[in-house]
Amino acid sequence: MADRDTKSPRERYRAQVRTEIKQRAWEQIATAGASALSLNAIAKQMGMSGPALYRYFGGRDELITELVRDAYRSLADTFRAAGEAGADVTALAHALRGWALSDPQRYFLVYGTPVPGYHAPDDITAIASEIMATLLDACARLPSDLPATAFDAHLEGRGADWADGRSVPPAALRRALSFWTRLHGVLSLELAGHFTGMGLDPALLFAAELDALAGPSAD
Amino acid sequence: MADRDTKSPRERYRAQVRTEIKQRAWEQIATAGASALSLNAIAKQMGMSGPALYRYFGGRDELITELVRDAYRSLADTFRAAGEAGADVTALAHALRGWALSDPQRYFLVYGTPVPGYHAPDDITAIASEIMATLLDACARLPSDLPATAFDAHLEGRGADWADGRSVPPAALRRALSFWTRLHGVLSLELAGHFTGMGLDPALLFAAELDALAGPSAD
DNA sequence: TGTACATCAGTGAACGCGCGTTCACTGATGTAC
DNA sequence: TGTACATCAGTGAACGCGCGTTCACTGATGTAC
Repeated sequence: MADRDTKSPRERYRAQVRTEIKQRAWEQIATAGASALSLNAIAKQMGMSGPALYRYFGGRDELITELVRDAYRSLADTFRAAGEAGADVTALAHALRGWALSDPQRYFLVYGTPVPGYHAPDDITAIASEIMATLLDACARLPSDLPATAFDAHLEGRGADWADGRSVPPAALRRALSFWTRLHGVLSLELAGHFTGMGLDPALLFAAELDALAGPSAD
Repeated sequence: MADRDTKSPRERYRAQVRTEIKQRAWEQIATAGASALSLNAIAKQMGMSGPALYRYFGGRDELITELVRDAYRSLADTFRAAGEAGADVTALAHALRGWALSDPQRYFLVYGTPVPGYHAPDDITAIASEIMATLLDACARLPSDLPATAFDAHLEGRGADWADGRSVPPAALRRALSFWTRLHGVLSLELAGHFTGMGLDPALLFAAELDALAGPSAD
């Protein structure tokens, strides 16, 4: 907002159009999945002709990469906000769930089926690390009354990559990994509709798994 | 094998070509994902022209549906075989992991990101139930020394759909759901490559989560 | 304030591609008498 | 065993489509003097 004035009208207009392009792209992804994203279709929706989009994005791949980046960024911000406020893993869990439900295809763009060829740029994996770091911080703040397991030996010393080089107690790392994989397990199956027709409330299943994670004698 | 003789040469040939088409389709899916599957490309690979495939499949959608069906069927068979032999949830877990690792894209065809429009035919969801039933059976055979949780109340009476109408103890159902969601969580993240660069052995993480599930004071 | 110039958003035509799918047809394989 | 017919796998041409992307161009907006 502070630099709004420093931008020329042209720059503002550019930013605005770029935003609308991405918005339409998200709508399209929500409708038919990421692989069906089409530049021409977006242009048509916006009332302009295909080649015009090349003023704003280098091409289809660049647009998709930016959408992926935005998705990671959005989750990282949501996570950080929840982490700073309550600093509780439960808060993180509910933030994650809310974020996932608000746009399933965006969630899948981050954690879903990978395109075999594609490899994310470094800055995106950096954001992924940021997300893990937030989670690790919250886990490190929990009382580490977990009994040691055989897995701890393997975890010893690992995870320093995400936590800005700080050493991480294996118990916290283990909890973070369980948090991540278990909640992703419930969420991805829920979003994919695998619970429909089972007469089961995914929210309760999610809560049950979360209880097992955050409870005092967890694991 | 018994009915090999009853089939005419033409029928055998048909079956053979159908099999090769599917095989090429799987190769293509493994290379570029399911959304990139192309009938013409398959035909070209087989040295025949595009329209020839319509002798064997009604069209692209029919082929994909059959691939999905085969994937479910394959997992159900693998699961059933593991369940009949050892009848142990650990055996099921390792069968699942082996099956997933042997063909990641096939795993994702079953449990991966859904195509927004697509809805699986009834016979496929029936196979999905069969898979769950095998898992439930194994869980029901475990000692049910789990402490009751608030989630049990919601589970009471549910799950009869999969278990041929038999009533299922909530503890077994709960364990089956945790088994499914937790292992899927680890597996899908592993197959998607989310652990690479973390210096972490997914096999050990999988084993750790499995221990938490099958251990005596699990949860 | 007005004029000359530069910047840049957007257009329309075009290229080449691959897709799914249909259709009329050829030619080989199997069947019935 | 031989002939007449039916079945059916596969071809080649064609249709219509939408895609990403390039290119030369128009016209409006901003900038410099």
